[in-house]
Amino acid sequence: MARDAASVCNDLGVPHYTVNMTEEFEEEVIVPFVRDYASGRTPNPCITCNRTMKFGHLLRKAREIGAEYVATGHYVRAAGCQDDTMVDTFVNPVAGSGRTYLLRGKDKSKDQTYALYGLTQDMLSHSMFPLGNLTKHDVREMARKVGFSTADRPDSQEICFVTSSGYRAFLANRGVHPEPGPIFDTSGRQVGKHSGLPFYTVGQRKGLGLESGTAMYVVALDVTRNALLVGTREEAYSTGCQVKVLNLIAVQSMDGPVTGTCMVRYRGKETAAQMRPCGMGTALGVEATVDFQTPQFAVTPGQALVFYQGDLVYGGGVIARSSSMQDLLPGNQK
RNA sequence: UGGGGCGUAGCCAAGCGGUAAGGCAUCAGCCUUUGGAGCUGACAUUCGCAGGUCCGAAUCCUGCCGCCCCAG
Repeated sequence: MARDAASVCNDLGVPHYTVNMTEEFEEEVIVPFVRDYASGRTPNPCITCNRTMKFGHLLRKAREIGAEYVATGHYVRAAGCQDDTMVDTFVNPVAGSGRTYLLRGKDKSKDQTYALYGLTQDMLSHSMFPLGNLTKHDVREMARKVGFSTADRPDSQEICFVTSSGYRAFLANRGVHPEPGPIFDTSGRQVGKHSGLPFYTVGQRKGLGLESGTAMYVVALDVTRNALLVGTREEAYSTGCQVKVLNLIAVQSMDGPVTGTCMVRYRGKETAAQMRPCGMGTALGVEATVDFQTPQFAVTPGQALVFYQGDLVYGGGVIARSSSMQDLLPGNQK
């Protein structure tokens, strides 16, 4: 990776710096990642990394060397408002005089706004997304033409800091040694045993090893009983959820219910929804409640809910609990 | 031990004389800047065991073993 970057910078005649942020990464990405899993949630470390590393520490470093913006290869667009029209801040950086918006990238299949919903106004107004108006295909084409060594580097990767042995092994190495416990179906019958709650996630199907005539999915993790709750695919759908640590991008504050669409997971399909703010003093620090127009599969605590209005990212937050869990986890989630 | 039923892959299960459906689970690949999901492919030389009938049986007959149900 670092090699590739250096090589491309060299081709471009751009100075290349290396800064060591392993300490920060450990504290701000990995530690919370492990803590979340250990508490029965399913975190998305990429979202944390974007907010703390790429647009946090990296932007800070950039400013130290006199750079005003950070440019990344995310497939998203940022825009400022001039008069009444939005102006792409990459095309016209000075446009960000008022609020800076985050919009889906042109390549909808590659859109990464979900992973950037946590950025602040300061971060967004000092970011450039040159790939926002291109498709992945275009980008590779351009890279090939210019002769970048990275032109054909494969897309995929899993959690960057987790090896091929998988996140479960990673957690174990990090001292997560949970107690095995029972697996219950939605009628309360014990149907099996689990090897430790952190090793499962809502919506999971594989690895349960249940002897059932039909496919079973994890419906919820019951931390207080150290039990895994499973059900049929239908039983894993939710009509809504509660969201905390809300980060609003399109507006300063949410005064009432808003309508739009939302996504409940990275690369998920969006669904029409309504989001309304919760008053003060809500349990769990819940800040908003979202109702889906059509039930969503495997709405998972710890994952992000990102709310959209058209291509615009309205804001997002962390899923605290889904509606279907209300019945299954009688008031226990602390 | 009088009557009835059933034993097909780890689990569920079709087939009832013509040469082993399907589903779950499992494994592999694809997909993918999170976890999952999804998609594709693989997966019983063999039908509780032993004989017999037949050109041919998981399917018919006999015996044995193991379960279940109803009566005593």
